[in-house]
Amino acid sequence: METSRQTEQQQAAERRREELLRAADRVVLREGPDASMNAIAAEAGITKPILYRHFGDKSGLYRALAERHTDALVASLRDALDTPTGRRERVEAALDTYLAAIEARPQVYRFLMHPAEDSRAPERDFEVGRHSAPLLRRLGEELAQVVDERVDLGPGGALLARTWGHGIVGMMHAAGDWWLRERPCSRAELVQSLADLLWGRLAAAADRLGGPGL
Amino acid sequence: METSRQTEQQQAAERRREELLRAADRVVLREGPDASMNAIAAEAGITKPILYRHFGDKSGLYRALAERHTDALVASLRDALDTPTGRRERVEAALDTYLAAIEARPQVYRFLMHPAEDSRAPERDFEVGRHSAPLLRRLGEELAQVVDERVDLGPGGALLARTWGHGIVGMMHAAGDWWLRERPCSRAELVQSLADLLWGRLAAAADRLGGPGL
DNA sequence: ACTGCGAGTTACCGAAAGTAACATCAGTCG
DNA sequence: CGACTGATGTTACTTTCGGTAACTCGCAGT
Repeated sequence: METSRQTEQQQAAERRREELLRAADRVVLREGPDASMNAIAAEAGITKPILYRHFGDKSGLYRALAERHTDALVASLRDALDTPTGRRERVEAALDTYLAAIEARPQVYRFLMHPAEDSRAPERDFEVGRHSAPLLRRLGEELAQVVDERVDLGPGGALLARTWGHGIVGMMHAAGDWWLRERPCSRAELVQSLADLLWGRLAAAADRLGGPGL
Repeated sequence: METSRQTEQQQAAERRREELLRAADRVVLREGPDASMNAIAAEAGITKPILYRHFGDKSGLYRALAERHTDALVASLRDALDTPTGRRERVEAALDTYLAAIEARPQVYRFLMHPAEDSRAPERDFEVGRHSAPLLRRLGEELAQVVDERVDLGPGGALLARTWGHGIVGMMHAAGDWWLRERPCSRAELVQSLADLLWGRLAAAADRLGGPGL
């Protein structure tokens, strides 16, 4: 019975891989995204070449690691966007979900934002533009899809939805990053402020007296 | 006359520093943000230790380099925001200025977004949060200041302005990054889409038929 | 001529990614 | 039983790069 043995081995490799990822997770949580391959291997109780056999190179490992966390975050964001309430409430719920996640585990969040993909891709025409974190791209695309599914934006709506998806995610990211560093207000207040921005309060506000407004 | 000699030498050092920065600029433009110190030194016609004498370490050099470009970008953004027209026109002008800049010199832009500041700060409590590019922080603060100066946001307006400053810059950044990678539309169209987002068009849009809207 | 100082060099260290070559132990087939 | 295969693991190496120590050289000022 060779096929069953083959699958057995594949399953074993899969489990091993999971275990290695969990070890890597621990190290990244403890030492930050600049953890060395040696450190990760040591945490897993093995040595470097095995990591390389499983993940190819450091980007491979990090990609696999990021995928797990990203999937989890995307899932909770989808939940937030799926609650049957008004649009504003859902946007607020999504913002709050994201912010709660980065607040709860800032190291993971920082790791996910790391480009960290020097990716062996020498054919790239000087890799213009490809530098934003995979997490941001993924979230942007996900949000774009949700917007396009549920909001009627007329002709050209699909493109508009994608633009907004990436834009809103970027807004959330940058504001969240700033908020996490300076903690200038509560999470709820930040959520309100950002939702207000998306709801056009900047456009509606009055100019300051004494000069032309922004 | 010892003081004059001292200033002469300081001026000479300053010029040297400028020249080194220009060389570094060329290398970064040619090889991307991962250029080695050796390469930069070679381009400047000298060797590594001199770079270290002038800039301390790699982060120091990169910080100095980033400052130049950031200053330039901030200046043109301020110009765009200072044209005496309506608020929407100014926002569009600022967006277009930023996008034109990253379109014209994507390598520089990519370099500026690089965290690249391992900064000798071991006292940090695990450097939570401090990971966004200095350029983004700076732009966020600048925009916050402009908004707070010119728009009347009522009580708590200063905090709101800062939140929005960082949020809008993040939106611009993420959308610009995506646009640069995929080029899904013209620059003008992107500007319009983003301005529409800021003007509350998401909030105003109708739900899609057949289900609850976002 | 002597001294001190700043610019510059060579030659090195240490850390980290990635790899080659070897060792070991399982089960498979003659 | 004994050789073959393949996965798992190791040690020890190479390369690259940031950073530094120690030395040299030229030049102003006394």
